[in-house]
Amino acid sequence: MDLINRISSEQNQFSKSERKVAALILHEPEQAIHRSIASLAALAEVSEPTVNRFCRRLGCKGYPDFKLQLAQSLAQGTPFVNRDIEEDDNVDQITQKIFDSTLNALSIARQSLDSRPIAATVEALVGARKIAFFGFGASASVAHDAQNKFARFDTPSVFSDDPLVQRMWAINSEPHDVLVCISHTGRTKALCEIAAIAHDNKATVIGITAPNSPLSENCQLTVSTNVPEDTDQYMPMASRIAQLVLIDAIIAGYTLQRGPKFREKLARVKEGLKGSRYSKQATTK
Amino acid sequence: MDLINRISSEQNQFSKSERKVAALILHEPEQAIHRSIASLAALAEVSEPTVNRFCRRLGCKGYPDFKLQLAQSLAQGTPFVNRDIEEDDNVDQITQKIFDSTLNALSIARQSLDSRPIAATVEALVGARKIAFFGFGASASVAHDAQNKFARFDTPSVFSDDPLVQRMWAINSEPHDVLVCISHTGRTKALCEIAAIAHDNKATVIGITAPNSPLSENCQLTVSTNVPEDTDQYMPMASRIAQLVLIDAIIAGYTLQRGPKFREKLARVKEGLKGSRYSKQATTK
DNA sequence: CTTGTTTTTGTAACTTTACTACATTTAGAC
DNA sequence: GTCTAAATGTAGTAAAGTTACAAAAACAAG
Repeated sequence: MDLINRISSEQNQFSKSERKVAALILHEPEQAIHRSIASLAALAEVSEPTVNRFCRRLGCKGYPDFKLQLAQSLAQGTPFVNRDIEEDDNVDQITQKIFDSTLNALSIARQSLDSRPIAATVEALVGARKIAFFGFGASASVAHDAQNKFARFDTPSVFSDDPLVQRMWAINSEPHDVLVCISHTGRTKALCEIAAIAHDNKATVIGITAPNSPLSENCQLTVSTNVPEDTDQYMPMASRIAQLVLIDAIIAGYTLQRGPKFREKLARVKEGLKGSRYSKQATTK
Repeated sequence: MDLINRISSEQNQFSKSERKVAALILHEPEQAIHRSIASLAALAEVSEPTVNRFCRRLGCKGYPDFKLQLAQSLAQGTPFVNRDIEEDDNVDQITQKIFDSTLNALSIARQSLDSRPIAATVEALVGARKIAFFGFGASASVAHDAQNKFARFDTPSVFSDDPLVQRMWAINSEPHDVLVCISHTGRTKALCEIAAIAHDNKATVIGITAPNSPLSENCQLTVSTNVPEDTDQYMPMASRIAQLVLIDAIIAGYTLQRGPKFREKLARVKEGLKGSRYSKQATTK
């Protein structure tokens, strides 16, 4: 991964002073490469060794090496740079930055994907008798989306963000039932409980969540998206986008695995949806 | 023209010693950027000021600046490719292709965004008394997600994918109420009806949908994502991702517009959510 | 082929820049 | 509150780059 994106993605690993340096560099990277360590330190209101340590933490040999790598990372004509939103940004800038950081996060997620659990998930879903997608908060809409896709298929599927409904489903689950639990952190208590119940019933519990999290402990399979820390400090953004794309990939795999006859069915479903829409010609004004 | 090409093309303008330096750099440019001026001079069997003069002749401020420019001239990017999924692709290939095509679609969407309706949407939302997010099918989960974000805010908001609930809300809507209608095609009959009702009641109807569609006719504001044809022929994929990111941008704009005090509130909401999660064990800060 | 002039190159002092060792402060754990 | 560990800063040192100037080389004219 290139340096400038690493700076923004590893921001949480930095100390307070180092974060000041990171913010400054992300704000005006073109300017930073022409500064000396002393002037950069002064501007960031930290000491010179702090800047030096910051460079080392990023794997550079020292400050000059850091500048070199930063310059390369800038020259790369990076299609998208991951920079923080500033207080005085206008709407256009904000929009571009949000798109950029999402693109960046997705690109990183793509590179760090492990296809084995994805393949195993596809297998499990193809063999499933019924499928449930559960999640809370932002992950609820991800689960909602996943179920919406599976509604096109012939395997019964449900979505719920209601703990009681989820619990009932988990209690009634059996082997060959699949439960897909979605949670970015993997630490949502309620969801862990549900997963544990389904697991006890020998259902296949799949977690789209963080590895080594309490939730993943209760999952037979864990699929993770290695997304850098979200841009926005208040709510999940890029992480859930990565989850959605991951689910798209799983669905694409599922569709292919089911074979050509299955895809014929899908075409019929699509055709059937037309009745709910205005046709193209009639309404064009 | 970039530096390294200039060095080779202007060789005849250099003096004898300078040519030695040029030859060395053209031979192994990657190595040169990691050398000090002294070591480079020794290697080229010239003096240090000669190297310095050489840099100046190329329009650089000095040797460090020269290294920086050389580094940039060496760097190059790697774009992602948009390829269709083949019948015999394995899961890994499918996953990569889905991610690639989503990245591609997002990147195109970013470039073709018009910030004016986005800014107007932010304005409308900031001034809203209550907000509704409606959509059907795949767009329902997008609406769901949007409402989930707004649940953190102090303006009352609802999500629904139930036509009756939507109709009731629309009938009761008033000026300063905002209705956000989400539909990729903009041709979903049920949603158009709802939009028309709310529009008649002088509510602000915002469409996240296709321009010049039946739905956009009933909207005061239309925000569009110009997404290329979806990869998958059976269900929306990239289009709804673009919608979600667009909504993220709107929310980021909204959050900023509301000012610092508002963001303090958000921090408190986030803090309050911790109770629903298992705490992190002592790993890294 | 000299001698004066210009250009090129190198030497050495100087300035700036970056790094290291250590002291101080701050934050966290008990 | 006290102890411990981490983070940050201070000051000194080493290294790198630049400048001024002198020596050498190249060139031209007598």
